[in-house]
Amino acid sequence: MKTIKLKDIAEKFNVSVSTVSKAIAGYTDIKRETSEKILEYVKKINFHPNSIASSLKTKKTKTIGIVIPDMQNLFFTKILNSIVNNAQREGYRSILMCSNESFENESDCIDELINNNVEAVFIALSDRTVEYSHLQRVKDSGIILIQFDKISKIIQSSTVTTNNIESAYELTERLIKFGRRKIAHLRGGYISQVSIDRFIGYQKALEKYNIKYDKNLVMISESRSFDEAISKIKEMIDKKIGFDAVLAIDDKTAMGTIKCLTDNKIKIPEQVAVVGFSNAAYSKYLSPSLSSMDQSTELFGSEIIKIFLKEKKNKNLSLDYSFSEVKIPTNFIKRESF
Amino acid sequence: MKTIKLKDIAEKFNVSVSTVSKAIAGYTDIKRETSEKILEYVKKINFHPNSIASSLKTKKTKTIGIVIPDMQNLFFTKILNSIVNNAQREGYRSILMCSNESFENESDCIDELINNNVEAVFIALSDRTVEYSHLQRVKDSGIILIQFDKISKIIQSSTVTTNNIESAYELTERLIKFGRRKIAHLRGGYISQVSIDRFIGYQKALEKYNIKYDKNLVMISESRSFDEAISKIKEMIDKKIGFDAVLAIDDKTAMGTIKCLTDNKIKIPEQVAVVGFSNAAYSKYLSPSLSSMDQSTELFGSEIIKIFLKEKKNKNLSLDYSFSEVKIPTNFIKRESF
DNA sequence: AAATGTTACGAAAACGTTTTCGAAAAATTA
DNA sequence: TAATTTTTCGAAAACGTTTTCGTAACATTT
Repeated sequence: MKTIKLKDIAEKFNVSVSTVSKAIAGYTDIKRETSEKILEYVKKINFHPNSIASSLKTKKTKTIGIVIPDMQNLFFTKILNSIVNNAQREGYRSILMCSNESFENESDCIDELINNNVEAVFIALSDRTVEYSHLQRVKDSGIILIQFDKISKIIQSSTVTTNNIESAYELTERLIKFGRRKIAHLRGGYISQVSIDRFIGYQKALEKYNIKYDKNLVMISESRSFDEAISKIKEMIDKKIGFDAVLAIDDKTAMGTIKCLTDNKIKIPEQVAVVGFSNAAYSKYLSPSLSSMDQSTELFGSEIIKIFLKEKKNKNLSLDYSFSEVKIPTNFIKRESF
Repeated sequence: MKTIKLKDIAEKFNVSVSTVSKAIAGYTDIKRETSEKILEYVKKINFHPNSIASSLKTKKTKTIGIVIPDMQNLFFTKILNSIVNNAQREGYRSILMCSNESFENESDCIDELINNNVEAVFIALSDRTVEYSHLQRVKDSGIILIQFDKISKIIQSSTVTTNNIESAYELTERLIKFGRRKIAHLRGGYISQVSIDRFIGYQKALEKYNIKYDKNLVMISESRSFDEAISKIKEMIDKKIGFDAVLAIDDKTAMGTIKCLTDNKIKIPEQVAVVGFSNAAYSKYLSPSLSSMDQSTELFGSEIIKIFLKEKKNKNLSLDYSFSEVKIPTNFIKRESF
């Protein structure tokens, strides 16, 4: 139970604490053989210098903080996993926080992380975040801030996002080339940048192919829930608005769409093609399986860590650095729904 | 950028560092008015004592570590969320680690957490964990260990699990009462306690209702993947083994089952009833939607934290304590698949 | 007035590191 | 041999807290 410390090792070898510390840290002003015998012992007993004491002295905590809005969303948990793994590889541990799509929670999480002396905060904003002083606080504390997926341009920081405009453009284009002309769009709310961008991509593709934009074909799903998607699609059917494709804002709403269409005996994709975003894990399990735009979540993690290390280096060198804006490419995954 | 510390506040009010520290900690040997003016200021500038320094002194890190085997599994991420939220409420932060179903990773994660001076480790074992020295190391380090869901009885610790035997029994019983007699069971591998227990529950129910156990109706899905489930069910169909229900080991394999049956034009639940475990988020989105056994993931988190706090208290009092073995109740969620 | 009790505060040690700087010892050069 | 350089090490300060214990000041009791 008694934990070993530098002092104990020092006593064992009749050297000073400094010597042991230096040997472990790999300083070159320690004689080869001295170092070696210490290191050998250290390895044998699997000793690690107390990280708390070390942090206190060096002011480096080797810890990063991650805030996501939803832990039930596989898109985020996959990114989370990727960040955690990449961070671990670089010797960083991850403190995880979840805002549960609440602005107040998000703000609290941030304060908690600042308080915890994390070296960086990686955040995907909640849908309800409309004020950004908490992000400013991160920056003011000298902590590296990187926003991903759900970002705000109001606060300057590096960002990692998917190119939603291009991506939606591509999907819409694919639907058009598939022969569809009455493409409905089930979009998200107005404050979500993701939603806005995808809507823009949708419109651009229509324009490019000379298809007149019809606002009757655009529905808003504020909650982006399965049930809301069902009711929105049902509304379209009931109103007898003709459509031959649905571009859904994400896979969950796409699933609602499929459910509603199936229940109404509408053939997918023969009568209506359906496509979503994010390539959620369950997309392939559906009947019909859902075609989707895969956002390589592994890349999110690796890019975020890459940026973090770069900014950290620049900070140490007191270099004036500019922010990175990385776009993660998307890949169309063809399945049965179109 | 310059971070404020106790000393700065002390100087501002012409008192000692001790006084400020005590005021913040709520000691009663500080005069009311002294305390108040300090606290007021502390609140105003949103000061928090440096947690690193505090940890070093008190040996309490207010940090718990969580290890799960899979971050794409919504069952685990929901538990994760629940643990994190409950921990946060009690003032604990969570370090998250993922073994990705690898024993070596799991062992590394544990060492990393020990190194990090976490006060507790909450772990759901990987499917490949067959050796438990890493768990012993946790205990040897004086860290509270709580196993959940995927546990090993070889290492003594508190556990939080679902009652898999009873739960499988109930599901099987429901299928029987639904009029089914040829109930197939798509089970997991032999080293998984979860899989073993559910199989036992299945057998017990058959026995109780005098249905002869037929080993042709039991398939093993080692990977518990969607695709393996499909191929196993396909095999049954091809072999013309008659069955009128499938008790799947979890929702993912249940989904594979549904997919395979649907593709083979077998009506659910008219011809074959299907049911799974865990009530994954996507279960309700399927066509037909999947009936499942819901394991209240929120309870996992709250029970784990409850046990943790209890053990911690006992430890502080140097009380000899026994381990808790909490069973989380399950709830049958009726949907379309039976 | 003396003795005792209470209240309010601060000095200082401690937690386990890291790192600077000085200096002894050894090696090299003049 | 003396002077200089290089190698190797350790003393000690510092990081920012918490907490024990001592004590001055004041209040209360004999």
